[in-house]
Amino acid sequence: MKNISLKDIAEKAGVSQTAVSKVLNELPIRITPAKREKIKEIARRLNYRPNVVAQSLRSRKTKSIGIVVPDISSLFYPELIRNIETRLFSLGYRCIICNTQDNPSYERLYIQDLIDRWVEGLIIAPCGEEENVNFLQDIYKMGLPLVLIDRYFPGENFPYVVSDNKQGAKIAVKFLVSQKVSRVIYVGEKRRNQAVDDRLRGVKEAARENRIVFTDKEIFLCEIGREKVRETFRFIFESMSRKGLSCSGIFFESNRLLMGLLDAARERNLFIPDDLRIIGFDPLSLEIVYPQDFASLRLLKNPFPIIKQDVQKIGNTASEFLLALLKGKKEKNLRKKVRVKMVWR
Amino acid sequence: MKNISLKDIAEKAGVSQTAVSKVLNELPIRITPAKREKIKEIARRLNYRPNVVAQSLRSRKTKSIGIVVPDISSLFYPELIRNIETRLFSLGYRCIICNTQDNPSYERLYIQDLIDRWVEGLIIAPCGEEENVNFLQDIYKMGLPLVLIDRYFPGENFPYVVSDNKQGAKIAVKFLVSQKVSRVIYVGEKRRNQAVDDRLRGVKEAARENRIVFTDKEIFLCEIGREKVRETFRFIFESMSRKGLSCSGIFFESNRLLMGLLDAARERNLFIPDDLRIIGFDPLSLEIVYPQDFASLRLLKNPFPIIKQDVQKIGNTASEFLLALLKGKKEKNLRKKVRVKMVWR
DNA sequence: CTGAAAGCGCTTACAG
DNA sequence: CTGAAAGCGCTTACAG
Repeated sequence: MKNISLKDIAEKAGVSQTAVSKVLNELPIRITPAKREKIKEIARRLNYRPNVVAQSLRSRKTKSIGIVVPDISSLFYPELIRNIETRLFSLGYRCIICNTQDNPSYERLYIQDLIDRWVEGLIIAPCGEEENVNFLQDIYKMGLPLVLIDRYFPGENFPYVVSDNKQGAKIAVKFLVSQKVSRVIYVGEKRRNQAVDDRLRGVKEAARENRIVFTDKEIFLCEIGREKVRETFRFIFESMSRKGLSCSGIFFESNRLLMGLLDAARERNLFIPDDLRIIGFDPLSLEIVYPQDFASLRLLKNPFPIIKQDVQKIGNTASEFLLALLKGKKEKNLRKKVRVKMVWR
Repeated sequence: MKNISLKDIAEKAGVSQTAVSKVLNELPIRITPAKREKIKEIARRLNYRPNVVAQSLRSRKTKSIGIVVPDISSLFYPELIRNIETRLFSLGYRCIICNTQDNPSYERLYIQDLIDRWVEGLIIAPCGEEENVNFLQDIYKMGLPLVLIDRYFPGENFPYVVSDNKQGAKIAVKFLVSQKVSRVIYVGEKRRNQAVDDRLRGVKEAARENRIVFTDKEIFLCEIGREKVRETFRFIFESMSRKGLSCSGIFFESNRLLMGLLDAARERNLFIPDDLRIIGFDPLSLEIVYPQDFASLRLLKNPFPIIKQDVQKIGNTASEFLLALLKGKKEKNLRKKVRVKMVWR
C-alpha cells in the first residue's frame, strides 16, 4: 500500500508539486479558487498525510523533545513528565522519554542518541554525579535548548528548575524547633546530589539561626534499601534514648527513607509524633507490603507535617523555559527555585 | 556549525560516498585496508554522526515505538512503561510516550500523530470505551505492529497482554469464603472497561461456584473521586449493619477505591479486617493527605490480602509480542492473560 | 567489483 | 508571479 505523496496529488490535479505544497500548507500563492479547492479535495479524498520524516529532513525540525530522568517510575517523575508532555503536546511537540537508571554512562548514551535523532530540545533530570557536567556543557554550547529539572549544578550556567530545597529544610527545622527540640538529626542517602545537599545546607543554617545543636555527629548517611535504612535508624534511636528522645528532632531527606524509619521505630514501639518528632520531604505514601507494615501503621498516631514540592509548578516552569529557548530567546534568567510548602492537612 | 555528512568524509578521503557509507555501515565492499582505515579515522576525527532522519527517510524505518496510555502517572503504568522502555531501548528502539487522559478522541489524535511520525509499532492501553475499536482495526489491518496492554476487546483479534482479571477475582472470592462470609459485595467504578468487567464476571462465577449470595443488589458502581466513593461505602455499610457485618465480604475493584472505603469505615469505627472482610485489586498504597487519614491508618489493624498484578511479566510479554510482530512473524497466538497472585505474605 | 546516480518526499530559492 | 529544479543526507540498484 503506497503512501500518497505531493507528486501524486499534483499529477491528479494537473498542477505543479509546488502549488500543492503551498496550498496545503496555506502559504501565499496566486491560484484560482477552483484549483485550490480541487487540490484540497483530492488530498482529502486520497487521505493524504504529509511525510513527517521528509519534512524533518528538509526543514531540520523534528518537533520532538527528549526528556531524560533517572527513573520514570519513581519519586514525582511520573507526574512531572505527564505535566510536561501534556503542555508540549498541545504545541505540537512529541516527547521521547528516557530512563538513565541514575547511571552517568547511560545518561550520555541516551542524550547522544536523542541528539542524533535531532530532538529540538532536552529536559534533563541529571544523575547526581558531576561526571557529565562537561558533556552537558558541550551540548548547551552547541545551542541546543536544554533545561535541567530536579537537580542542578551550581556554578554552571544551565537553565534549571528545581525546588527550593534549602528553604524547605529551613521550614522543617523551624517546625522541629517549635516542638521544643534542642537538637536536630539529619538522615539522608549516601549517594549525594545538589538537591539533597541543599537540604542538608538548609538544616545546617536553620540550626545555627535557631541555636540548636547540629554538628557532623548529627548527620547520618545510609545506603538506600529498606534494610540498610532501618539499621541506620536503629543506631540513631539507640544513641537518642541515652540522651532522651524528646529533645531531638529528625529530618529525613526524602520519603524513600520512611519505611525504614518506621521499621526501626516499631522495634522500640515509638509512636509518631508522640515519641518521635520527625519531618521530611515528599508526600507521605506508604507501601504496605509485609505483615509487619500493618503494625507500622499504628505508629503513625497523629498528623505530622511534611515538606511538599510543587510538582505542577516545576513542570510548567520547565516547559515555559524550554519553549522560550526554542523560540530562540537568549534570556539570561532561566533559573528558578520553586518554593516548597509545609503541609500537614 | 555545519554537520558532517558522508559527502564531506568522501571528499576528505578521496573516495566515493558509496565507499564511505559501506565502510561505516560494515557492508561488504572491496577496498584496501588503508583506505578503509582512513575513512574510519576521518569519521572519528570529525566526530561524524549519521543523520538519522535521512536514514529514516531512505530506509523507511524510524526505530521508534509509540506507547499510548490513559495516564502515564497513575496505576501501574509508570512501572510498566519503564519496563518496556528499558527492553526496547536495548534493541535500539526509542519510545514516544503519550497520555490520552482516557479520552477516545485524544487517543485517536495521538495514535494518528504517531503513525504520521512513522513509528514502527504501537503499544496501547486503550480507553475503556469501544469507540475506537474500528479505528484500531484499520491500523492493525494496515499491518502496523500493535499490542494492547491492560485492556482488550473480546471478539477482536488484536494481540494483547492483560492480567487474568477473572482469575484474580475468583481467588479473591475464595478468600472471602474462607472467612465464612455468605454474601459478597462488589464495589467498582461506573466507568467500565473490559478489565474491570472481567473482575465482575469472576466474582459472579465464583459466588455461584461457592454458593454464596451475589445478585445485582450486591453490585455498587460509583463515580471516581474520594467523596463519591465514601458515599457509596457509607450506603453499603448502612445496609450491611442491618443484615450483620460479618456475613458479608467486600470486593473492591481497584485501589482507587481504598481511601473512600477507609473514610466510610472510620465514620462507623469499623476495623479491618476484624469488623470488615475486604479484598481488592492492586497493592496497598495509602496517600496520607488529610489529618483524618491518620485516623484511617488505625483501622488497618492486621494484614489482609490483596490481588497483585504481575507488572513485570506484562511488560516483558508485551515487549516480546511487539518484537515478534516487528520481525514480521505472523504468529497467531499473541494473546496472553497473565496470572495474578493473592499476596499477604 | 565499483562508484555515479537515482530516489526517499518534502520545501523553497531562483530562473524564466 | 509561477513552477521546474535543487537539495536535505542518506542507501542501494544498476550501468560500466
